[in-house]
Amino acid sequence: MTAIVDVALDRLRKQDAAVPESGAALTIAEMAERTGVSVHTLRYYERIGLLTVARGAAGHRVYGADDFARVVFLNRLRMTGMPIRELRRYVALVGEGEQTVPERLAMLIAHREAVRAQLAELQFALATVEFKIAAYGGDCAP
Amino acid sequence: MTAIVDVALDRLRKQDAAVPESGAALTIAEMAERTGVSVHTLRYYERIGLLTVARGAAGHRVYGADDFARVVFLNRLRMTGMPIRELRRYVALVGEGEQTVPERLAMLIAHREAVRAQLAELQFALATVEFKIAAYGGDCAP
DNA sequence: GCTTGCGTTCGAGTGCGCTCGAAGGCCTAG
DNA sequence: CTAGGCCTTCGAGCGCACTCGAACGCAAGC
Repeated sequence: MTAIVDVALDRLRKQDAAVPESGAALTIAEMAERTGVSVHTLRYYERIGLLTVARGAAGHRVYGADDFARVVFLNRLRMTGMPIRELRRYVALVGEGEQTVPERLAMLIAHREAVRAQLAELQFALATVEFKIAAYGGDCAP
Repeated sequence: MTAIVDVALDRLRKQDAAVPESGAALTIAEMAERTGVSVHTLRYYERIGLLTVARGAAGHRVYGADDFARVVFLNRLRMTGMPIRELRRYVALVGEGEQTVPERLAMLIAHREAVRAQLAELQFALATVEFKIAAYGGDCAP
């Protein structure tokens, strides 16, 4: 449990520290390293249409700063529980051009509400855990 | 997304309103109704050892107030992302008696930290979503 | 020239947490 | 007496999001 969260936090730290200068070209391994998203998952995301990545010399993927930004954004949405299905829809809308901005906005606003509700729920359940801890007499929080 | 959360919130409202008086006996259907946990899932939880339910006349499950409390508690832990595996461990400890209280406490405290981290992460990602909404110019929050 | 190491594709496998279907038992109402 | 409805068990199936294995390609270094 803690390990999972630590992985997520590590990822955030990495992403902050690893924004590539625009114009930079990254290999898949470098992207994995900088975004904290595995090589396997990067390829998977591409397969299902979340990413469209340019190819270089030997057919190898070449990621740009924009790809980095997208992966990080997708990752944030995933962190908040947006299902892959919706990510695909969002990306499809981006692909359709500026006229889909209102719909994208609507998606994000709906999602924001969902995340807020999720936060409320989590805080509520946390209270139950804290109550139980208190009931066991262990209120030795750091 | 929103639907999922609404389901969860409905469940919480239900659980609050549906605490049985102690001594009450509930059928599986009533438990499902009151806890918001499906009949299928209640049986599943029993199968994997999270619950031990008494049987009545025709071999039917008979749930008491304590079972209700446990289901609600398990449900809260699930809401915070505790995996089934750990629920089983916790329940096993409960079954072993009072001397396992320290270990249970340790589990809960570790879990509390995980939930707090999860909250922080969620808030962080929410900020990203809000930033994006602002970038799209849609700051028409309710 | 041959190993090392990175990359490629494709399809299949994994783990989780349910969710469901089939086949049948018991009880009550019409 | 029979139909409906709720219950039982068991094993299988599902949706999600990865995750991995197999088989192969290219390019640099010893």
